[in-house]
Amino acid sequence: MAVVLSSIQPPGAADADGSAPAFSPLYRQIKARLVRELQGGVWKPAEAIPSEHELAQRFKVSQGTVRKAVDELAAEHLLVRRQGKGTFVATHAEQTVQYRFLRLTPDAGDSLPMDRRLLDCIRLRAPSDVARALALKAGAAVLRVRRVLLTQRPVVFDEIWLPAHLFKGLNAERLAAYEGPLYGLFEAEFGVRMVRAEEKIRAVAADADTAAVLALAPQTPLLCVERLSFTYADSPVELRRGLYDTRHHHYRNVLN
Amino acid sequence: MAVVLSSIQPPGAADADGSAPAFSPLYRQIKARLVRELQGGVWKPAEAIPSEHELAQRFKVSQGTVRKAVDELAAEHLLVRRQGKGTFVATHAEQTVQYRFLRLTPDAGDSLPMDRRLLDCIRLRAPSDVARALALKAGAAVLRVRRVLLTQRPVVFDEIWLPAHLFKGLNAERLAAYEGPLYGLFEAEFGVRMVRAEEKIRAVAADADTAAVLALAPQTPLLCVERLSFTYADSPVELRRGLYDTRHHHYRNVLN
DNA sequence: AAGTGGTCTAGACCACTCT
DNA sequence: GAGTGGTCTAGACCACTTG
Repeated sequence: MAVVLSSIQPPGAADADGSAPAFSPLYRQIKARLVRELQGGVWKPAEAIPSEHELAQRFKVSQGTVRKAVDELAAEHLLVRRQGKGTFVATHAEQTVQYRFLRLTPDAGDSLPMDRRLLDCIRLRAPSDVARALALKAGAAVLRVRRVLLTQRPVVFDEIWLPAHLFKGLNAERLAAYEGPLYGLFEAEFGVRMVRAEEKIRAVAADADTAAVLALAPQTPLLCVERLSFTYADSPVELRRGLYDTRHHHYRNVLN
Repeated sequence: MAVVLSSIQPPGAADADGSAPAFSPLYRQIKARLVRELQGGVWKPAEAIPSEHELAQRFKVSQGTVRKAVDELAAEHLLVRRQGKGTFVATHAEQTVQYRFLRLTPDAGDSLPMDRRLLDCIRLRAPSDVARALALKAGAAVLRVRRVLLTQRPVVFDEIWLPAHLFKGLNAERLAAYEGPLYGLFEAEFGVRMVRAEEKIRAVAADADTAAVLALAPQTPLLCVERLSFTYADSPVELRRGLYDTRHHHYRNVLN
């Protein structure tokens, strides 16, 4: 299809209004273009994208320039390179790393294959804080999923808020039927791929309901992890509040 | 000084024992070499390292190969590039980003210029858990620093463990005298640069002592953040246990 | 104007996977 | 052997900083 980048900015081009020129190198324009195609679903999760050689021809640039664009996308985990095989669209459904976003680890022993227990999935009007976080109109329809993650004893109580219009038809039945991580279901069934997330972490005391669900004494200190997940265009698509029992687990983080 | 990489591995070289060949590209060998020089203190924090052009000549490789090595070191925050000026050894003492490793943020308002109050700094034999974390012999001499960080009210109670042999002469007086982040002092006065850290986070209830220090009710849920910091060769050089009051602050994290 | 990092090219060759 | 990503080169030119 021999596409030419129609909007290439000549290196020295000034802005219309004379403000910061915002020089954007070629490889970034190509990167943006690739992101747009990913966003548009041109290549589905786990599929291979065209080879660097072919992309270079399409975009009429050298392979090195394509390479640099793909390098950045791989660093951001939007793409995965596999030498000798190709470059693939990243996916949460992959068996290798389950729960890429869950940073909970047992204090002793190996990392956890946790079981899930679905509590409920209902449709609601968004509370104001949820609407704000998800950039929805006040009172917009949302789905609220509640569930427990457990090893032998319950460890995590999750409350998940999703914009209803993006997840039409999601219900308790389909949730219960699906094996594997939730984010795998989201990308396979609804074409919503989680790309990035921000978490806010606090310590709270367990209220009566939470204590019952997690089978522990009221007032037990819990980790409260509020996660806002984003898809391609930095648009928020999931708000999740998790309460973690950290008596035998901890949240692990790496600082660079 | 026209150094040649004496230990260059020819691309196809097999291991002596025939095990995994562990092919290491040129740019990684150069990267390792640069790390060694950083570790050895050839270039001090905030100093410029030689230009890419010069490094390329020294190592007898092309500039692009040096570039790739430096790229990775910049991504790991060991070096900082500044276009038109040069490449510099990263430092914690820089005014721009105070507290690079502190992820605590106020729930509302801008990020925090926090005051410090030193509680004490004493020399002890390492408790077994501390010795283990810092890879010291049981009972080795360590320094324990305790302090409080506060905005208006106290927010963080830190307990910091350091191997005494690396921080000879550190005492309450010098700690009190130093302005700026602790890690700045460590690199300026003791040549110990924190490069990377791992944190384990839990929720705990405030004990009586902690409650007194942080001026809150006993049993208040607190974030317990245990940080192990590493210097260049992945050797642990600081263990820090922080108790965070998260009633008006939160620990923020980004997942990619 | 000189020096630095940043981009881009064209081409060679290597390492890995699959057929 | 063919196709893919990965490394390396030599050189040109651009963007930014400083004298």
